[in-house]
Parts: sequence; structure tokens; C-alpha cells
Amino acid sequence: MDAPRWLDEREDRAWRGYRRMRRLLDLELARELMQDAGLSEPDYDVLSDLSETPDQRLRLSELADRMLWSRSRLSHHLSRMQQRGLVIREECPSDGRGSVVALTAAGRQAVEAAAPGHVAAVRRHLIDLLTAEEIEALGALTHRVVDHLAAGEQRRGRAEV
Amino acid sequence: MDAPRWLDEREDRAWRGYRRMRRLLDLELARELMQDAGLSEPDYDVLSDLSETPDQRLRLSELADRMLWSRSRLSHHLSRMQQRGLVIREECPSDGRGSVVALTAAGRQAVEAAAPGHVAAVRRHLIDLLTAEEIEALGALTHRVVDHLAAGEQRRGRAEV
DNA sequence: GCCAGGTGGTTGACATGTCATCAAAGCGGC
DNA sequence: GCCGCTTTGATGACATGTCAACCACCTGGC
Repeated sequence: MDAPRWLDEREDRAWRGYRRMRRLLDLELARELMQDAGLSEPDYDVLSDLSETPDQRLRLSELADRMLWSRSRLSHHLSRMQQRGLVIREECPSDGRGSVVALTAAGRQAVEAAAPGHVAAVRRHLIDLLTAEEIEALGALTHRVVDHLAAGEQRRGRAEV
Repeated sequence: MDAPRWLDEREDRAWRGYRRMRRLLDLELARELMQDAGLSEPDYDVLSDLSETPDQRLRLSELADRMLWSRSRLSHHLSRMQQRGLVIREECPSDGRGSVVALTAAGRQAVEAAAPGHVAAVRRHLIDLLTAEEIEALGALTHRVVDHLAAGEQRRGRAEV
């Protein structure tokens, strides 16, 4: 193994800052969301993704892919949300194996009630603290990293049989 | 409630990119760390923080604060790591309630074996994909957000009795 | 010195996420 | 049409994290 290239001071600062921010920002957003709307972040993400689709419904696998969740996780989570009346499972007309999740009226109300406050929190704790250039840079850099990771996954998918 | 200020296109791009990156980067780093070194990210963080202290040992509360973990979580996790022989609990000489966690020889070996690969992964999937300006910007922006959140916590701590 | 209240850490019950496995249904070659 | 293989989603066992309750000990006012 070659001598490892450790992180220099600036790199280390960025990396530690990123991890700290991730943790604190998550905690705070989750805290406020739960307090104000009674939803966890995963709840909100599911409802939000569903509410953005034209028909307020999605195939499970499609939703899982969008959210970068495993099918198993989604299935468990939807069962809990279904218990609470936020979503409902329907049969898929075009594929007998499949299911479709749909937003219920209560689910739609829940996202609509939660969204303004949640967006405001995201602004207050992140977006509004950044300059226009930083927002631009953050968008560029995160997408580059995401594309790189997605490409890596592709490669791995082909490689390992 | 005022009309919510939704995110504009650039803000949305940054926010979505951030969340996607967070998820994918985490998964990939955790995957490689487990595969190469048999450690989870929480394991690595504990070992890494301990190995950075002069004496390879810390009070539990001190470690919990540094890691932004609850005491409960730390206690549970240390029990598991202790089972595996990576750390050991000692009595605190100066405070009869307290405990101290110390790195074992095996624990030290584990971090030292894991570190080069992990740093390389962080470089490969994040740091080396960014320009010097982006690294600088990421460091600045994350620290600003962290400071803001920490200040908010302070305020809340005083406010709610 | 002693007691009231705070602090440090552990614990158990519960919520959530992961992994492996499974059944049911689709798909494709023959 | 049939059979093997894949895909979809559900499920159960397990790992991990959270929350509230708890004990032991410290600390400060009296």
C-alpha cells in the first residue's frame, strides 16, 4: 500500500464540517418537523415524493428508486404509514405482482400542512445562510459527486456477477 | 402564516443535491469500510476520535459531546464494541460516577488498518472531485451552518425550562 | 454533616433499518 | 403451452438508535 495521502488542513476542515453539518442539520430539521407537523423526515419524504407525481400514486419500486431506499425498507415504512392512514396500497392493474402506493386525503393534508414550515426551516438553517455563489457551488459539487457515485454503482453492477 | 417562500430552481438543486449526495456517499463509504476493514462508520468514528486523544482514552460524556451522540447511544454502542474487544471501559479516578473508554491494542490496530483505505475512499468519492475553491467554500459554508445551529441550541437550552 | 437537586452512565422497551428468504407473478426460449 | 429464471413486494430475524426511567454519586446551601 502506498503512503496514504492524508487530508490537508483545508480538506479536513471541509470534511469535518460536512459531517458535523449533516448531523446537526438533520437533527434540527427532524425535530422541528416532528414538533410542528407530527411527521418524521422519512414520512415527509414519502409524502412529498408522492404529492409531486401527477396522480398522487407510484409503483413501490419506482418510489424506492427515487428515494434511494431498499424495497424492504419502503415496504416496512409504508405499512406503518398505512396504519396511520397517510397512504394506501392499491393493486397494480398492469402487473399482478406489483403494488401502487397512493396518497390518502389525510396524507395530502399532512404534507400540505407540513410543507411551508419545513421549507422555512430549510431556509432558516441552511439556504438563507449561504451566498448565491455558495448555493451555486453546492449544487454543482453535490451533483458531480452524485454522478460519480452513480457511475461507480453502474460499474460495480456489471462487474460483480 | 405568510405565503411560503418556496425554493427557487438553484436553491432546490442545491438542496436536492445535498440530500442525494449525503445518502449515496454515506452508503458507499460505509460499504467500503465494512468490506475492507470490517468496521461500521460509527465504529470507525469512535475509534478515530479515541485514537486522536493523547492518552487513547476519554470520558464517556466527553466522547459523546464530540461525536454529537446521546449518552445512551454511546453506551449501547460501546457495549457492542467492548464485546468485540475494540475498546474497554475503565473507572474514572476523579469521579466515582464516571467511566472512561480506552482503546485496546486490537482497537488501535483496527483503526490504523482502516484509516488509509477510508481516507482514500473519502478522497476518491468526494475531496478529489472538488476544486480548491469548492473545498474552501464547503469548509466555510458548513462551519457557518454548524455555528448557526449550535447557537440556536444554546438559545433553546436557555429558553425551555 | 446532611439533604435536595443535578449529573453521569446504564438499562429496557420500543421504533426504525438491514439482510436473507419467500411466494406469486411475469418473461422468454423452446 | 411449458419451464426455468427474473422481478416484485412482503416478511421475520436481527442490528442499531431513541426515549424514559433509574441508580449511584457529586455538589452546594444550610
